[in-house]
Amino acid sequence: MLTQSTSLSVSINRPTPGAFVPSKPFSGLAGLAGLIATEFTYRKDGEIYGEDEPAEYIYQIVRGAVRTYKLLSDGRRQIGAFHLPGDVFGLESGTKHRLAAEAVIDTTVRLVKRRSLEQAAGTDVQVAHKLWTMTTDDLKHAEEHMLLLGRKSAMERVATFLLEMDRRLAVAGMMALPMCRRDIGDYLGLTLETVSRALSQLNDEGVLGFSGARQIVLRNRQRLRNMDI
Amino acid sequence: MLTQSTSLSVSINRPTPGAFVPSKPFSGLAGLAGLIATEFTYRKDGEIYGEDEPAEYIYQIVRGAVRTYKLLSDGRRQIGAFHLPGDVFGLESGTKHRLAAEAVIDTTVRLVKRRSLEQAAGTDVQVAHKLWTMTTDDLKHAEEHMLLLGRKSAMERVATFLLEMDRRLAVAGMMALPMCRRDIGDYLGLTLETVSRALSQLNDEGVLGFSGARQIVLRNRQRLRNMDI
DNA sequence: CGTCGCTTTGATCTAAATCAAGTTGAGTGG
DNA sequence: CCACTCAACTTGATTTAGATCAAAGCGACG
Repeated sequence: MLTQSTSLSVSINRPTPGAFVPSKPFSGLAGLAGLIATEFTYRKDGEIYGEDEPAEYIYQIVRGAVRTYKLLSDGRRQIGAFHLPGDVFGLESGTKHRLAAEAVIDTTVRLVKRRSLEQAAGTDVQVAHKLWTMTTDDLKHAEEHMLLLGRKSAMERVATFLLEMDRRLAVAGMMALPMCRRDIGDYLGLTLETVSRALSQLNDEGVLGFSGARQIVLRNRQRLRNMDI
Repeated sequence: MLTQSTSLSVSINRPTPGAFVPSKPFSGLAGLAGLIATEFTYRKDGEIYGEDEPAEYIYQIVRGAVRTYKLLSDGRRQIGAFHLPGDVFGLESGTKHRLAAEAVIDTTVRLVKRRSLEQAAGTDVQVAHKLWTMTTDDLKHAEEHMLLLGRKSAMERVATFLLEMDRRLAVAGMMALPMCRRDIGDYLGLTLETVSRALSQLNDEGVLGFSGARQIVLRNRQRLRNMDI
């Protein structure tokens, strides 16, 4: 189960570096720089960092899921991305986090100090290049998401979401969504009711099947792709 | 006038490298790498590159304005950004452009070969770092724009747009918008009519003044900032 | 000085939001 | 193990912001 902590990890809602057990080097940057990663577990809905907080660490998800988001002053929220096992988040070239991050479910991350990574990038062009391509990947996602938010209908947004999650977390044709309908709505620029109605309609049409609200199997990916375009 | 070409530039809608006169090094990367930039002019609405085209060059605007955008199959368009004099666009770590680019008005750019810049980044960590921070700046803009597209009202979007353009192109308190209402709508995820109505309302309320549809002076920035949040 | 593209403004429509109950089901404690 | 509880989800009714459809203005340019 995703919500279980390892025996090595401590589960409080803020890292207190020094108290943790060193772990494997950051994969993806592994071998490029001999960086020490610390493992840490956040509880469901725990804050990992806030918007405009100093960016002290860079994170990679071991298990669980994270949402990064921005808020308007009245509480309206836009989730920029969901991060899943293997994903890196919190990478900044400036000194502050531009989005806040929270654990969607109990989540274990590896963290490395931003300064040590930047230092490695300052002497090793391979590390520098890797940082750049990771940022480019995030930018690509954001550009596609702007198209979704600015120009797609509710059904098209949900279809895009399902295909994205299917690609990223389906095992044996089935996906277990870690996030609630409100999270999905705040990611897609919709209300939770609109998300629910779209999913129900897709279920009625046989495009997908449910086994529990968050266990979804896609039965007709091509139909979804046609909606997606 | 922005629509005038320099005597050194050729004004056709595609660069045919080899026929051009070398120019100054790319500013922002100036001195970091001795890269040769070529100057080129595109006519209003000229295509600079298409989506998914090979990314052969990186561009910096000398004068004019550029829109970068994505299209859906039925022609719906989302403009990701407007690029103004001094701005760099078309920077990719992959081999393809992820958005298309067009000149909003007659536009002169300096271009450098992507490969030579990548080569410079491969030996010079300062160049590599500059590429990274330029990409991070784009990502920051995209993240803020996702919040706008997903969660702001029409009036809030227009207020944000006006403050952005005021910051980027106001001279002596006055801004000369290079783009039409449709472009603004496709940037803000609205129709051109909704943009027009919002601007008229702000004019009626005395928040801004027009001298021609695209010559705008902001009379109450604070009111706009309060809408913006 | 006529034309054509851009902009404004008005009337109407509609997709999605909002408001409002129910329903379900996972987790908790008896 | 079962019943209870509460958050999450679904579904229905109604409202509304913005889209769409339509028709004038206007202004820059040939």
